[in-house]
Formats: sequence, C-alpha cells, structure tokens
Amino acid sequence: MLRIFNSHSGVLETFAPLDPPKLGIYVCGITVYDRCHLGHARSFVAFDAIVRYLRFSGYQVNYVRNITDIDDKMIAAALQNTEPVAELAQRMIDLMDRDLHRLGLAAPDAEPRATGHIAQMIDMIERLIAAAHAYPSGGDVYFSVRSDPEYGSLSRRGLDAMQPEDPDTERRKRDPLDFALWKAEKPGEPAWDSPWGRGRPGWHIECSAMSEHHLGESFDIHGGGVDLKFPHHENEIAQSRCGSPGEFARIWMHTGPLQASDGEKMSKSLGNQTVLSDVLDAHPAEAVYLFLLGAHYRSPMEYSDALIAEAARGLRRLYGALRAAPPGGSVIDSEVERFRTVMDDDFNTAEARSVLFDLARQINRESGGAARRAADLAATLRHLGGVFGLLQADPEDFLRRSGSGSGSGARESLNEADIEALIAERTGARSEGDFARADAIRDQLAAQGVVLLDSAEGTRWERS
RNA sequence: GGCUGAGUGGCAGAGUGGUUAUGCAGCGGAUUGCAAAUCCGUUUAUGCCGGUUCGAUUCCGACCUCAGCCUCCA
Repeated sequence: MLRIFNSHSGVLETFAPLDPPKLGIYVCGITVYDRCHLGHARSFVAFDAIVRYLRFSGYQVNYVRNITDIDDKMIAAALQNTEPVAELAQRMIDLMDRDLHRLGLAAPDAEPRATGHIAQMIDMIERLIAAAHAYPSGGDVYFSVRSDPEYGSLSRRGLDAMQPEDPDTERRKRDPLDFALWKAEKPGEPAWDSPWGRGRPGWHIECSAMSEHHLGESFDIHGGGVDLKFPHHENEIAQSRCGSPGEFARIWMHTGPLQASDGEKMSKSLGNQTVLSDVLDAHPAEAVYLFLLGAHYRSPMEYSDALIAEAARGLRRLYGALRAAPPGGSVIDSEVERFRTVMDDDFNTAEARSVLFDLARQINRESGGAARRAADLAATLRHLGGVFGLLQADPEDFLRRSGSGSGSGARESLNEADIEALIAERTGARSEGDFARADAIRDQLAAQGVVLLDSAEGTRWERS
C-alpha cells in the first residue's frame, strides 16, 4: 500500500489513482534561459526515482514535465546574448537533454513547451474572465486573487500576509495581490495575438493550461521544488480551480532544497549554482544519482564535491559486490518486499538505498561460500538497483573505467594491454619471490590510477 | 515579522515509545608475502529545558539555532 505525503493536505495519504492502472503526473521543469544546475538534478532525480518506482509497482505512468521557454528571464537573457528568445530556448533545451540523459534520467512521456500552448492558455484565460475570476486591463489580463476564497490553501498563507510590491503593474491591477495571466506586448519582445491584443502569457498560466491539455482537468500527482510552492503552485491551483470544473491535481509533492555545504541554498539569484554538466564531468553519473537518493526527497540536503566523491566510493562497493558474485541467480522475493515496503512509505529512497548496501554486504559475506545464494543476492541487487536505472553496467567495465571512483579526473595514461603486461611481469616476479620488484610495479601502476587486487584466482585490476 | 520544515555519532543521512539504519572516514582484528578488496568488531549519536509515560531520540509545551518561502528560483 503506497502512501504519499500530500503537501496540500499536509498529511500522508494512501495513494489511489483516479483511473488505475493509469497514473498522470505533472512536474514543473525548468525555465530554459541557462544550463541545468545540481538543484534541478535533485528534483528531477527525485521524480525520476518516483516515476520509475510507480512503473515498477505496475502503474502505467504518463509523466509530463514542462519547459518554460518564454518569460521575463528568457527575454532578459536573450537580450544580453543578443540572440532570439527561441534560439536561446532551443540551445538550452539541447544542453538540458544532454545533461539529463547523461544523468541517466528516463525521458518524460511529454515535455510540453509554453510557446507551443499559447492557444490553450488563451482559452483558459477567457474562461477565467467569463467566470469573473480575471479581468483585462490595459492590454494585460490579471487574475483576481480575492475572487478565489480558497486562495492560499497550498502555502497556508493568509492574504494579509502577502505584501507584493510591483510598481510596474500596480496601476493596472485592481488589487496589488492580483497576478498577470497575460502581459501586453513590449517593443522587441516575442508576442502572440490574443483577444486582448498582442502579448505573452504570464508564468503560472502555462502549467494550468498544459497540465489540463496533457493530463486532463483532474490528474493524480503534481510535483516540483518547494521553492515553487508559492507563488507558482498557489497561482496554478487558483487558475485551475476557478477556470476548470475538475479537481486539478489530487496530490502535491514538493522536493526539498539542495544546499551547498557552506549552508547556502544553491540559487540562481545568489549565483552559487553548481552547473550539472561540471558535476557530471567530475563524477560518474550513477554516483551523482546515488548521492541524490541518499536523503528523503522532502528533506533539505547538503551538497559538496567531497560528498559526491563519497557516494562514488559507495557505488564502487555495490559494483564490487556484483563482480564478486557468480552469474545467474534469481531475484529473492523477500528482499524485493523489503525494498517495496520502504519505497511505499512516501518513496523513502534513503532506506531503499540502504537495502542495496545491505545486499552488497550479504553478497560479500557469501562469496567463496554459498555460490547459489550469492548469485541470487546479486540478481536481486541488480534488479532493485535497476528500479532507479542503477547498477546495469558490467561491473568489471565500470570498475576499470577511469574516474569511476574519487572523481579525481581522467587518467587514461595506460591502456589495458600495458596494464596486463605489467601485471604479468609482476606475477612472474612474485612467483620468484622478488617482492621488491613486484611492489615496484604495483606502485608504478598505482601512481597512474590503477589498483591491483590479488586473490587466489589471480590478480584483478581497476582504476581508482 | 508571517508561514513551512528541520536540529541524530567525525561527516552525510534514515528509522523508531523499550531491540543494528545505511554510506564515507577513523581505530582494532581476520585475510594477504606486504597491500588492496572483503568480512568481523569498534568509537559517551539523538540542540536545550520542562511535561506525559514503567520507559522518549521518537508524543506534548517553551526556548535556542538553522534552512526554505513571503510574487526570479527545481
């Protein structure tokens, strides 16, 4: 029985999809005016793990993640780069696709772009105006916050606590709390025809319109980072509640913030974001994913390069166990049950991860002993790692890959043939009792990032 | 100031009203020609003060501290 914390109701709820086994989930993606940072990865990895687990649990998931390709930031960035907004968007989308693919994320079933859904947004705005929840004003259209008695229910905030200051639009609003659904065209900015003249959509309306278009008026889960809870999600709810008859998203899930280990949130405004592609250059993608799985998705999480390097060492441990186990084997149901029990408890990936490590220890304990048991455990470990897209590489290949460990960088100075030749030479020296020579060779290899592992069956090697 | 969440061992980070999270690091032992890997063991861990309870890290209250949000943010 899957239970999910609904951040709208504030409690754990037993999950029951609208139309099982189908399941619709909408996640707020990024505004494509810059490269992805690690904070995006945190949220996206969380939802990747969640979607993968839901599929593993038998649901037919329709995973929609939007792309915001028109807003103030887009326009400002395009202006600064002196490139058209659409070109900037496509450039950043290509980079995002590359980064997220490298990270090993499953592609969403749909990635709707705001600029591709202008008609749907205009349609919803017209409905809101007809229902007297919105009004045109000087080429803009505003949502009337006080027309929605439930406004503030998501962020648990009273209207009195909101003190917006926006001198630009203040005069055109009837109430300072109102927010823009449509913004009148300004010179040099992208604009579309609308019943209110040329202009462009406000930020929040795109998610209301696109989620309805792709998932319907009512759907199962809406997710995003906590920093979107207010105002973005609050406004989305207001728009959809007032503009559509459906109940909109039934469960809201918010991922916690990622903070640099110096204590500050990684934030675009603070300029301390860590670019995802840089992280992926320094560490194996699986290590980054495994690291991000280490904390519950709702908890704030600290990040540093050293912590990811730690996760990489943990990943080597998992692959080391897989390598040690005999092939074959069948998945052990009781271990899968353990895994499911913790994942069913609001997707506790931290506990799920500890199941993986526990399996690794069991494998290592059995190795050399009960081969059948070790094979079964390894099959289980690979099966459960696979739920997250992890541990699917050949262990030997993974461990021999440069930089799979500490992330200390690309050290490819020796090819495999060189390494094998030196190992053969060392084996000869050892058999003759020339340990000084043997150790010299080992030190030489170590200096180039190659670690030797002697055993009764011979000498293995891997890169550190 | 308001709202939300959090304070766990050297670091990161889960769970739990009484019993091992897990990972990384350290230390000791086993193993090894020596290592590495691995296994076993190990280091006064639950912010502070009260309360409820046979018993609280876990529940309740106050306090302190921190983080996020309060119309740029995953």
